[in-house]
Parts: sequence; structure tokens; C-alpha cells
Amino acid sequence: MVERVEVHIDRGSPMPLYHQLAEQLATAITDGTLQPGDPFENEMALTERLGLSRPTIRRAIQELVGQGLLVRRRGLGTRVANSRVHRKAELTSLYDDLRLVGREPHTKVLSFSVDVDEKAAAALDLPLDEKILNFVRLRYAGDDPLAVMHNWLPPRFADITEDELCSRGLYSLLRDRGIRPVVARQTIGARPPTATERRHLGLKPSQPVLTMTRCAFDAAGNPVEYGDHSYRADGYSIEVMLDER
Amino acid sequence: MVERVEVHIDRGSPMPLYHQLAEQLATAITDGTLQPGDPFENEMALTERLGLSRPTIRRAIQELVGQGLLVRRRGLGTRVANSRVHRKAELTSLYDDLRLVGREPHTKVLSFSVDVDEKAAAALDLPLDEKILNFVRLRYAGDDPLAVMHNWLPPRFADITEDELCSRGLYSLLRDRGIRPVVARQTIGARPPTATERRHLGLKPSQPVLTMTRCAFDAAGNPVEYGDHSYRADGYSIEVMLDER
DNA sequence: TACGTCCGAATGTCCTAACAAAGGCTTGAC
DNA sequence: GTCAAGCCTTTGTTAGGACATTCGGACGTA
Repeated sequence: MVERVEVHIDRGSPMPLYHQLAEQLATAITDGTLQPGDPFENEMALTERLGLSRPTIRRAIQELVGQGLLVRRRGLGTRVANSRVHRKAELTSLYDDLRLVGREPHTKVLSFSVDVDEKAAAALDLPLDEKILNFVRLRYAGDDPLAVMHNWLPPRFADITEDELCSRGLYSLLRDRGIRPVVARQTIGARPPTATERRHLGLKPSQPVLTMTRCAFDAAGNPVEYGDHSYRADGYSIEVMLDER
Repeated sequence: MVERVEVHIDRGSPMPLYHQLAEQLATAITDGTLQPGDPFENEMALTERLGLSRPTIRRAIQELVGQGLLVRRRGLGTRVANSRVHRKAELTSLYDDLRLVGREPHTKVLSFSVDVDEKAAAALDLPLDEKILNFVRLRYAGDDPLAVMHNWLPPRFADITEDELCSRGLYSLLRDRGIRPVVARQTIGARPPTATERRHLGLKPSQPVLTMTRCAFDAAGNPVEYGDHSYRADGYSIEVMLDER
């Protein structure tokens, strides 16, 4: 049985038609209107029903295939993919992650300065003698300390204040300044905690920390953030989706 | 200065024109013929020079933008992106990873059986009473034990033998059977080692293991592998690229 | 019954064409 | 000299059409 998703296209909207379509179809899949394995209305039928051209329809479907929501096979048709492979938004800050699971985050700023740092400068692709904003935050989930996060940012963000860091996530601050990190290279490891980490996170020497160093870039490929974080391993794990599509 | 990349299009090839073009341009970027920041020949010029239509050119360029090799801005043009954000192939097995850095991997199979397992059945989307192939491998990098890897596979792979597991990577075995994992959901954490892990990996109680559980899917969204791995944290870290393009 | 061939359906590739929107640059008015 | 309006270049969106390729099933034949 082919499901006919109800779609409303607004030709007056500044949002491209293919994107409007993709969004509404994505909603129909993620909210369960369309079930995994369901056959999908074919391109020509959509073309006629919605009064859009085939390239527009194809582009919308392509977007959903790229997100792993649909699977297409030549000669056969298009179907809703297995729901568990749906890609989720991946580049989020810890702050957002915690909000999502209902644990109110808060932050204590342990240090805050602007100074030269060769390792960070290299990572951020800046001159080695450039002064770099850097700060260390202790992050809590509810009342429990969860992570020690050390970050370095290019000097153009020098207007960030300690107060701002306490009240919101770093990525939210960056977005307000018109910067949207879209790619990040991360290295994840584990080790015994340092004395500082034991003190701040309340750990015994046998309880390891999960470490993550991350360099994030905007769409143009400019580095926007370099970070070196240590998480309590008993309270946090990192979820990632890998794909080679 | 606009670089004119030498491109040869073979209209007789079964490979799509846009892909031929994308591949040759990608090579020019990754091998350094085009440098990061270089302006890129614009669409109309490519159209005329190569005798291809604009949609074909655009599709090739789009492919490279998706890989993070190019950056486009309306009204401005297309440029080669910062080289460090180039996405690398991400879904590899440990075996391939080790080969790449020149450390000869080898494998000892610790256990091998076919039996029911509710947790694995749920992860693989199989009936709970279905018999599942499962095995535990101890992986070495050179002479050093590196990881204890526990894997579960659907019964259709029951023809895999212990010998095969010793000589090759798991993903290579799957590929030979026509299965290509393309997406995986991973959870990465850390904890102190169990007694078994201490024995096999030669760890002290204070040396943590890095844990990764992974469920991999093929292009159609069918689960093909479930794994629960423990790595020596002092010899291994996990690199991932995140992106929300 | 078993097997191979043909056909229809669906997606994949490629083309031409037109207009919209965004950014930088030139030109002109003040 | 300064600033704004308008032009040009470039990419973004949409349309419509033609043909290729692949898959499954129907049909027919041995």
C-alpha cells in the first residue's frame, strides 16, 4: 500500500520548493506516519500530484536518502529505511545534550585568559604568536560534576565574557555571533585522571576519564574552536554515527 | 589566478560523466595541484571547456562540496576549502586501521559459537530465539595485545570460520559475501578493565579500557553486525569526523 | 514443471533553458 | 571625498524532455 503524504507547498516562501517538500516528508517519516519498509509514492506520481517538476521532486528525495530516511533502488522504487539508521544531528555541545535528557546543566568557570599558546595556535591555524582566548570550565549535570573542559578560541571572539559562559552552551554563543560550526575532527581516548581532575570531578585514581579533543570548523573551513575535554566515564558516553555514503 | 585542471571525459565509459569529473577534480585537490584557497573555474567556463551541460558540472561540484573539498558562495564563486576539513573514509575495521599505520595485526580467537542471545538479537533486529553467531577475538598490533572484541552476526553468516577470522578483518569477510556496511551507530565510553581484560591485555587495575559498542547497517538499513569492544586506552584512540552538512 | 525472453515500471543520467538572488564593483550624484 | 544606486558576475532554483539501466513479473516455450 502506497502512502500518500499530505504536503503543502508554498510558492511564495523564500524556502526552496525542494526543501519544503523534503522537510514535510521527513516529518512524516520521523513521526511515524510512514513506517519503515513502506513503499513510497514514485517520482512521477509526486510530480503530477504536487505540480512540481521531476528534478525538484528528485532533489527532495535525494536529501532524505542522504539523511538515511529513504532507500531507493532502480527499477524497484523508493522505500522508507529501517528507522534505526536515521542520522541524528551530530555536532552539538554538551549543554544541548544535557538539556535534551532533562538534566539541568550548569557551569563554573575555573580560569579565563587571553594569551599565546603554540599548540592551540597550530590547531586553529593562527600565527604562533597570536593571542588566543582560552578558558577552563567545570560542567555539572544537576549537582554532579561531569566534565572539565578546556577551550581555545580565535581572538575575534574576545568579547565573550565569563558570565555568558556560565549561562549558556559555547555553540549557542558562537551561533549568536553568526558562526555555525559544521564539521569537527575529534579524537577520543581514555586515561586515569590527573590530580586536578580527581579533585574537581570527585574521582578515585581507579576511575578513568574519557577524553575528547576536538577541532571544529565552519562551512568555509575556518577553524572556530579547539577543545580538550575530560569526562567522568561513569556518567557519560559519546554517541556517534559513522557513514560512508 | 584561476587554475584550469586537466580533465578527460570518456563518454563511452559506464561511469557517469559527473562522477568522472568529480573524481578527477578531487584528485587535483588532494594531490596538491589545486591549493586551499585557490579560486576554482566557474560553472559556465567548465561547461564550455568540457562540452558538458551545467547540471552535470554542478552535480560534480556538488559531490566535492559534500566531501568538504570545495566551498561555494553565490555571487562570489567556488574555492578550494581548507585542507584540514577533508572528510576521510570513516567506517573501517581495526584491521584496516592497523595495516595503514604499518603495524601488522594478528588475531587470536578466544571463543566461537552459535547460540541465542537476547541483547544481540534485539540489536540486530532478529527474533529473540534466533541463534546468533558470536565470537570473541583478541587483537594484536605487532606483538602487543590491543583489544578484546566481542561480535555478534546474523545466522546468514554462519559459514564464517575461525581460520578466516584469524587471517583477515571482519569487514573484509563481509564484503566478500556481498555485504557492505555503510552506516554504524557507535557508543564510546571508558571503564576500569575486567579481570579477563586485565589478563588478556596485560593491564593494571588503574589502566582503563576504552569501550566501543557498534551496530553496523548496510545500505538498505539491515543490521549486519553488532560488536562490543575494549581497547587498551594507552595504545589506541578513536578518530571521528562529525558534520551536519 | 522449468526455464528463458520480453515488457512494464521505476529510478538514473544528461541535456537545454530561463529566471532569481547575492556579492562585489563601478558609476554617478551630492 | 563619500555614499548610494545600479550593473555584472556567479551560483541557486525550477522547469521540461529524452533516453538508459535495472528490476521483477508475466508470458510463452520446451
